[in-house]
Amino acid sequence: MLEERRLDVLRAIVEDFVLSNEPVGSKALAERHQLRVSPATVRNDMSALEEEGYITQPHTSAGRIPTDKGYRLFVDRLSGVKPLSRAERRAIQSFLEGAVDLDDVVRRSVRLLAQLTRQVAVVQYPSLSCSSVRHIEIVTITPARLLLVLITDTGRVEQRVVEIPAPVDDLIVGELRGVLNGALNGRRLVDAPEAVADLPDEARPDLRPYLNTLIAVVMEALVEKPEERIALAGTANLTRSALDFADTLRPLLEALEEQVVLLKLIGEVRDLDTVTVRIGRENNVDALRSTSVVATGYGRGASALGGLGVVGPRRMDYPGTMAAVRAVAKYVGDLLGAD
Amino acid sequence: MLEERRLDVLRAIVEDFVLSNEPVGSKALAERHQLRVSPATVRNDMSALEEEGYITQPHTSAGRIPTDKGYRLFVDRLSGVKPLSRAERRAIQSFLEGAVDLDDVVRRSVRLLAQLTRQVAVVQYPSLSCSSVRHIEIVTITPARLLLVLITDTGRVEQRVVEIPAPVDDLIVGELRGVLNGALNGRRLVDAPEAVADLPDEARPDLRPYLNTLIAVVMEALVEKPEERIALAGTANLTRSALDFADTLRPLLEALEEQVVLLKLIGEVRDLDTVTVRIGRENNVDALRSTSVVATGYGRGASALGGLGVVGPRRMDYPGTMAAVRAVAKYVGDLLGAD
DNA sequence: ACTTGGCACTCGCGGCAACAGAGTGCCAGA
DNA sequence: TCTGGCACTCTGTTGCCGCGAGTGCCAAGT
Repeated sequence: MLEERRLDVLRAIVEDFVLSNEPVGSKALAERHQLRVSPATVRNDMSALEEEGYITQPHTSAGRIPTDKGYRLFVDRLSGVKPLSRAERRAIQSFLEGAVDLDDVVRRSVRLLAQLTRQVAVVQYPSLSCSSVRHIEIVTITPARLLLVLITDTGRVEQRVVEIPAPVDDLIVGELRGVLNGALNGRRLVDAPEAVADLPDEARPDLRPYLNTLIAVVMEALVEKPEERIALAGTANLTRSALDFADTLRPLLEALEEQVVLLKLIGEVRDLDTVTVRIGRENNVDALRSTSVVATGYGRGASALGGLGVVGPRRMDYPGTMAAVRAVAKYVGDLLGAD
Repeated sequence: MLEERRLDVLRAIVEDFVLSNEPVGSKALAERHQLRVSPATVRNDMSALEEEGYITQPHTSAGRIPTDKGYRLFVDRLSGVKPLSRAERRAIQSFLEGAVDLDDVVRRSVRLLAQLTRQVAVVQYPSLSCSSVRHIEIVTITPARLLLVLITDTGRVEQRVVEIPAPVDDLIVGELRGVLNGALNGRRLVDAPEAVADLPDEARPDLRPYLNTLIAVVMEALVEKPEERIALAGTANLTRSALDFADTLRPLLEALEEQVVLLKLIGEVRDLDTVTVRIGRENNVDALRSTSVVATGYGRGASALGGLGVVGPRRMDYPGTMAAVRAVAKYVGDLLGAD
């Protein structure tokens, strides 16, 4: 009973603070929520909560605000699930269904997520390493330069210009195309190295030098350093929550433009079926130490194709944001998994 | 002689204000620049300049700052060209040379431009309507669904999933591929409609329904509504110039995320060989009325492939920014034109 | 006809004191 | 264990003052 009410008080503090962005005092708390006790009692509970590190006061004699630890407890134990409205679900579906290709899916998703959560949204393109080869195309640009185009089952297209050792005619190109497709079509990219390992040895001698060159390019581009990509939207929402200008906003914007940082961040939390919340200092990135990240993985089956999520102030509607992230991930996963 | 000095004063005001971001007064002006006259004389000139609308004072008894009209005169008549250093040119070249494909070129360019100018950079992908078809590929996903991939000479890849009326085998697909490539390879996209107009009639009867479907998709995707794309970088630089938070920064960020707005903007100023400057209210976009846009087109030959530029505060180093924009446009044009 | 030095005037801004309001901690009583 | 009361501590606001920068104007000089 006693512990119970303290948690109620914490929940009330978080909810009030998220709405008002102002330190919340005992009097307002006792009035606005049905705690059925007097402000003085609430003060005692707040005192205890502060002792335990769940809340803090920015200045002596101001109200209390939640600490990272307080938000953490709130997210873990105090916040219920907040299902999206039917209208929201329909909006998601209809918005994403109009997408014509992978780029379009990703860009629509990220804008959608930014709009739903009113935060900065991040969507990772499907990882190459989780994809399979759908088709490889070789196009002659000049006799000595080929364009290699690789299409994955998630709809991603990678292309590279290849300088080849000696000129080729279309017949050779056709054979090369056949050999590569035969070996790689339907294979997962991670399995590509062994799939092509013996190709040059088995192939006709006159094809070998070309094959070696092409295989080297494929390996380099798709396996050794598979370029991961990120889409971003909703940075304007950062101006909504009154973060201070130079100290917080600038490094945050810089970090968000640094794809490496975002990829690392997303990579750590792209579990399927679990929406991960990182609050404040739980993020190992300095620029994000005053923000929270809500993210999850998307995809079908066992492993995640990619991750998506939002970045926003710690003072955030966690239940709503988590619901939106989960819902968008589900739709994106279905869309890209089925395609 | 008289007019001459007034212009000198205006130039000095612009240059000082760009550096200091503080209204500049007569005394500081007379001292810091070699005007060879007393502050009182400068005051008279400033009075006249204000009368004519080139400068204004934010409050009675503060220094003067340039108006849009003042910046305009400065850009048109008072600023010399400011060539980039050899080191800068080399940096541009080496940074862009590492690009592996079109996406990479664009993303590197936009980051480079943001870094050079310390402003928000915008780069438009090469317009589809200015490109030619390099190759069309058709891949079977299922017997009833094909993937159509179109590659342009600028390296852009467009793909669409096509539901076809009746299942096809690989032989048919090969023929379709041959017919489409025969008709379109090397053609400019704007010429595509007439190039394919008679295809169904000339083709073997059994191919016609497929051809009709495929051509419809090509037309829809590439000619009727060629999707234009934009890359953006350096938004963190907006926090550098002390724009006020809610009134200016938010609508600006929102406008920058709205591709339509940017495309319209870039579309108006993508002349080759001319760097266009739009100052403050010269931009017809509300959110940009307190910023300046410096932009130009890139490409080889007669018409521009696309546009690029930067958005920044009116208080901007115009000569330096214009030089950087021109230089990057030149390199990008060469890169994409030659590829 | 321009230019120059002098002078009075106008504001914006930083510092300082006073004040009101919100919130807390603590204590005694129910 | 809860509650009401009370003293205390801050913060943010307001009003006031003086400083300094900058202007505009005028009369004198070249």
